[in-house]
Amino acid sequence: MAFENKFIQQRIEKAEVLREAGFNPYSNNSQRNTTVEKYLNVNSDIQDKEDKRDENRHYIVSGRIKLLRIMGKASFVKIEDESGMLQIYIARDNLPEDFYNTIFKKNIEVGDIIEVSGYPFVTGKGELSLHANELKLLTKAIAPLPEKFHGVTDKEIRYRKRYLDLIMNAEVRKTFQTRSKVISLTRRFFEDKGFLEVETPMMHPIAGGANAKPFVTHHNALGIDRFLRIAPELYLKRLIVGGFEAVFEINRNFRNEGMDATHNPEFTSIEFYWAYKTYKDLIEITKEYFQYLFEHLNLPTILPYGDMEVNFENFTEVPLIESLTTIGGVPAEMCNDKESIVAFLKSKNITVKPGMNLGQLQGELFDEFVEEKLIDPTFITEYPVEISPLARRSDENPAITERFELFIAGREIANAFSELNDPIDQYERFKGQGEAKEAGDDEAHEMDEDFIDALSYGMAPTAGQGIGIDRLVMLLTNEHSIRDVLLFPAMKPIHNDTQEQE
RNA sequence: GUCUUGUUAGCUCAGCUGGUAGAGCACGUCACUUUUAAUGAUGUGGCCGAUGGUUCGAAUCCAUCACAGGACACCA
Repeated sequence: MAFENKFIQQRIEKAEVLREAGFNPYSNNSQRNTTVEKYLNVNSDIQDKEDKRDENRHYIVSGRIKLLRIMGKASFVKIEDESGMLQIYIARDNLPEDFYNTIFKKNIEVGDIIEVSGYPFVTGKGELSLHANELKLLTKAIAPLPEKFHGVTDKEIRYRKRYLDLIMNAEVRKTFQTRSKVISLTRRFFEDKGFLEVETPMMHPIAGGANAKPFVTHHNALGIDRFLRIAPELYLKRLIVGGFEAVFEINRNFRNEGMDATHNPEFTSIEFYWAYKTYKDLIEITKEYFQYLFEHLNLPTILPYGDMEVNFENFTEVPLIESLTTIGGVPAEMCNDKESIVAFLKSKNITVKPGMNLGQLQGELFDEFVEEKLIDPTFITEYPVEISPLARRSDENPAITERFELFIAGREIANAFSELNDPIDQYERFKGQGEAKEAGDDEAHEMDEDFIDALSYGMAPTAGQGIGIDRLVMLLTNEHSIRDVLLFPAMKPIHNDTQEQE
């Protein structure tokens, strides 16, 4: 089925004609000596010259043909490389005899990758171009490109054939360049602060560090199942036990859950752990981190996101319980009583699972009435202990933890806390999670005895934080689907040939 | 997982209350030596997502399935 399409057939024939004429349709002896961007910069002075040209300069540029305008004995070709688009002027009489008519006009077309040498000049309409005196095909594209004006807009094609999306949509390339910069800047920021970048296992015997369903895989030699990690947290903390005082890991996590605009089965996060610090220090470093990103990405501090405007100079801190009333509009007297909350939620037509404890209900209120209203960056602090199984209790109030989540544009961006380092308390909380699991909560934490063992040797007081990189990039690039910031988002197979094994 | 909207030429899209499938771009042929989505002429191109059903007749109506988008639920 591969090459049956008639357009592809036609182009294969052209490649054959070229081969027979002595032109390799997949030549690899590129002589390129400049990029489009450099060419346009270096030769911008041509605009000011009297005859608008300099035949003494000589450049070789390469790129994919995006537009082709043949006008009899002369043609204009727009080629594109990673750095930009350049117009090439090709006249019959400047090329070898017959090359223009029999090779160029008949067998080279939009989508092909060519190399052109010539000199800079400015056209009558004022566009700095390249006057070709040699043209060589580097790569024949046998598949035709999508339509030149509308390009490819079908999201399914764009995600499944990202290469085509990248060829056709320059702004998509830009989004991924920004993503790359964000990751690189993040790495540099933490390195400069003295953090050590580490790699911890992707395959875990116990999927811990978060509440989520894992993917399961199998180790043949050992004959045991492994879980793709849902979070690196418990391993990073083992490193703090071991004596590293500041570590971070930027890497993938895998969660076997639903997919939508903000969830992909594999996603990237940074987690960092900092000994002898508390969540208060994390608030400060987070603000600094954002400032650093904005500065190096040259972003305005008031950033549009959809129809919102996010002011990145306006970071605030609000305790969770307080936010329920001041931001969510929940009557204050309701917030600390289970029955009242259940009644309140019911009155708003929100169904609550039976048996939820006070902390879970408060979390429910927050999700329902507060989260989407947090546009400017807001640190929500003082989370109930019941929904924070790995966070340290507040010394003043053991019902709450030294934790915050950072919300921006109505979405959670970071989760952070002073780490629980009391092995007995951690053990009890794992046990509590185990009971929740028995009761049907299949995302509750597993007991990790090795981790308890590690804590038993003593982990210095530590603060740790996770930031979702994908969502951060979405925020910074004004994209509204996680698929638009992932080069190859997860998609179902088109053909039903991956039959599930029962 | 639920609801909802899509799926027609390589791409972007029309196609009314059922009557043998349309445009633009691309492609072929011709003309054209400074164009800008070049232009003019002309031609090729389709199992109308898949399978069933209703009907004399289905791209169109109905059902099921597949894939996608959006919303909701859960989570990051």
